[in-house]
Amino acid sequence: MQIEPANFYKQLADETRLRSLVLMMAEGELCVCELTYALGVSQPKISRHLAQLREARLVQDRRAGQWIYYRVNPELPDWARTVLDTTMIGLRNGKPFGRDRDALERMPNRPGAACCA
Amino acid sequence: MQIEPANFYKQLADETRLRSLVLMMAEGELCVCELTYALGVSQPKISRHLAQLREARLVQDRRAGQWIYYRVNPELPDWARTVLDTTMIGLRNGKPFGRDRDALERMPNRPGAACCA
DNA sequence: CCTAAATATATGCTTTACCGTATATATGGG
DNA sequence: CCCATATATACGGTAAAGCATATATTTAGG
Repeated sequence: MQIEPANFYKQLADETRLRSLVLMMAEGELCVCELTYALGVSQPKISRHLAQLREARLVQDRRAGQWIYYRVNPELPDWARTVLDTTMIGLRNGKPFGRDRDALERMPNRPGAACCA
Repeated sequence: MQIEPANFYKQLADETRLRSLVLMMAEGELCVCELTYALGVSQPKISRHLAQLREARLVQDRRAGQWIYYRVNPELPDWARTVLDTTMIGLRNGKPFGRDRDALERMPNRPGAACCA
């Protein structure tokens, strides 16, 4: 796939996007409202950052009813996927990332993916 | 070491800094004039980017006579070093990076490190 | 149709990043 | 001391990133 390395890293250079990517790497697909809840940021803010990640081809989205699920693009070049793996594994229990995962677990009325597989 | 992940990635998000880091990962220590020559950019531009990398603790510098050598910080956290390794290996033969290495090889009057170990 | 929920986009603003050019600082050698 | 080389910093300008708030779009359900 055609990915400019510097642009790839620019996507990881924002805290909101990085937290979203780490959470998606750890959890698989997540919808916008799950990300909004887990990170505790406003809906338009998440939405803009996800759109940016999509334009940069770091994530793909899929509509399911009222929800839109985002996931890390499975067709990333090897080096990029390894970078994301390494980042997720190295940081998932650290400062903001672990807390994000905990918040997600405690989300009330969490849609589809979690309950009715 | 204390490194903010998003800030770490911000350093990789600029093409000049990324090329410099990849070249340092591949070659070890490099002085400012080598980087200037290899990348074909102006001296103040390289110098400012190296200062930024130093402030972010991604690189260390060492004075040797008139030259100042920069190298990737050997005390980076594991995840960060792995990311740099992966990046170097995955990209070193690609578009701008391979050419940078070639240019460095052909540099005339290349100082110290290369000749009189 | 009409409403509510989920998501996306537009607008206006503030801050930050990057650049080119010019100048300063440090070092080594006569 | 003086000069040349290597490197760093200062300055002024332009462009881009990020945000909050408001509004539009899509979908599900009655």
